[in-house]
Amino acid sequence: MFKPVERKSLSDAVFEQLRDQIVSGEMEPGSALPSERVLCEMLDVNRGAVREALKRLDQARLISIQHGGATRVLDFRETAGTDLLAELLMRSNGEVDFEVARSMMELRTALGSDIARRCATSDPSVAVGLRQIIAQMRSLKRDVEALQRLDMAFWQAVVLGSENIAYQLAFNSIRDVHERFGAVMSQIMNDELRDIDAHERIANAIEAGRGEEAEIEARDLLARGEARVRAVALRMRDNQDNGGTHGN
Amino acid sequence: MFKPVERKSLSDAVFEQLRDQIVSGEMEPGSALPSERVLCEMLDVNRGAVREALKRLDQARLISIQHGGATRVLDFRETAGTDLLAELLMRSNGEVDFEVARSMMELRTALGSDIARRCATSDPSVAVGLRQIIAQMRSLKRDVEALQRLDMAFWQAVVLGSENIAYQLAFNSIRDVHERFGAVMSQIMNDELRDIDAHERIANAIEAGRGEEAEIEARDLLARGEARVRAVALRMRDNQDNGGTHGN
DNA sequence: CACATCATCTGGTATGACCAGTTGACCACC
DNA sequence: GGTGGTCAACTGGTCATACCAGATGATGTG
Repeated sequence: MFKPVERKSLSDAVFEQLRDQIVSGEMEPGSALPSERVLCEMLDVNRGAVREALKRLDQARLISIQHGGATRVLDFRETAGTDLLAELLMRSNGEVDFEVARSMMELRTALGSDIARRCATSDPSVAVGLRQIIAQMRSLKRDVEALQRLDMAFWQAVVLGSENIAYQLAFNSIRDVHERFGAVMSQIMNDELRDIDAHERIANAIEAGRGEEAEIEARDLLARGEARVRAVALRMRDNQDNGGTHGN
Repeated sequence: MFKPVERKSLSDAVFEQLRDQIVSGEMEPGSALPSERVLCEMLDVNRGAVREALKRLDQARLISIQHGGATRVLDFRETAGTDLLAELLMRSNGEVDFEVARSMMELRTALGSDIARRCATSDPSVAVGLRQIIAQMRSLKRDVEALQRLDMAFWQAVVLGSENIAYQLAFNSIRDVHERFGAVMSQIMNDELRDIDAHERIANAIEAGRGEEAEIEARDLLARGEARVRAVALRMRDNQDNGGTHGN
């Protein structure tokens, strides 16, 4: 219905502007940024705002700051972390980059299937929580948005059961993308979200402690969204001018 | 031999101090931080330094800043990205947290095996580069540090061949850990680094475009470091007082 | 040519002021 | 009792102006 109005600070705006220029390739890796004093004149903001933004870019490993020397652009492909995924997914012109989307879905499949396997062997007791989520999914099978939330809750529970903080952190980045691009993702993951039986098969395998079965079932489920994105990516490449709604 | 002296700015120090307090649990999720003005008095630095640090914590999703309201601690397990892995690996007392290490090695196995598989099907031509690296490994098989560098180069090439930016970003975080904890990691990955034949089998499978074979070989290789860390973790748990060097 | 020196770039720190959003107490008013 | 206005006192956000500290390259000197 209503959603909060977007509000961002100056340093956020500076950060985003510079970040977009870097990931879009406008600023080449190795090149030097203007000095802080020049930057705040160009952007018409105070130096503090510029410094906050630069410090954040430094932490995201998009630039390298050197006291006394120049501030240089890094090659984000070689240095940045998964936090950048959500930013890369949407090009500066507002279009989704389906090559990035495909990458993310492939990562999701590889992670998700192994997470399910380890969950089955580490903590099968999470299955009781999974069953509650599945029951809610059945009662809300018409509401795609609700299904998406429940699907996320399902996987979050499985991740917890895998007892692996690294998986949890990687999952956070993927979930972040899902939340920011909820509308697009729910379209793409339609088949996946509606197949509640598949979710149940995963829960069964986990409950029984059958790791390999959980992995196979999870991979099978996750591969659908992956295939879908790959198909969309191909469709986008072939006929980019054929826009509009597709009955689906 | 010599390594650059550590130099960090005030905002870096503030950032690290607050970050450590958050990930160690000293500051509970949901609790409010002192206001900026109080904080800079407590830390005896100017407000700019505090703000730079807080902005970075906000970006790392360890805290949530609200204009006019309070700045609150988030649950990093639910929000942070893989960038935090390296920080979590070492506890504030300087000891390695082997539960985190185990998590990372499990992630490494899952990612690495799928990366090898996709590399074989996406771009088998990287095999020529892999062979050069393998040749160097053979000529430097006595130098563990060099082997570790070459092993990293090997995997970097495979990641590039997988043509997947998400894998690349996740790999960056893992590589970051390896670089920061080089000495420890080279001990742990001893078996893995010395098995140059296994590296060659992966390269062969990639060159032939045999994805499944590449995946199996990669998983087999990576599982060793994983098993090793798991063993160390158990050893640490069982007899924590039995320190010293182990002939190995 | 080797090397110390120094002006002048760069980023880092400090201060004090003011702007802007949030919160809660208080007070009409209906 | 509930509604909405007002205001003081927080909170974070922005700004301008100093000055400190490291890096760099030109310059002078042996």
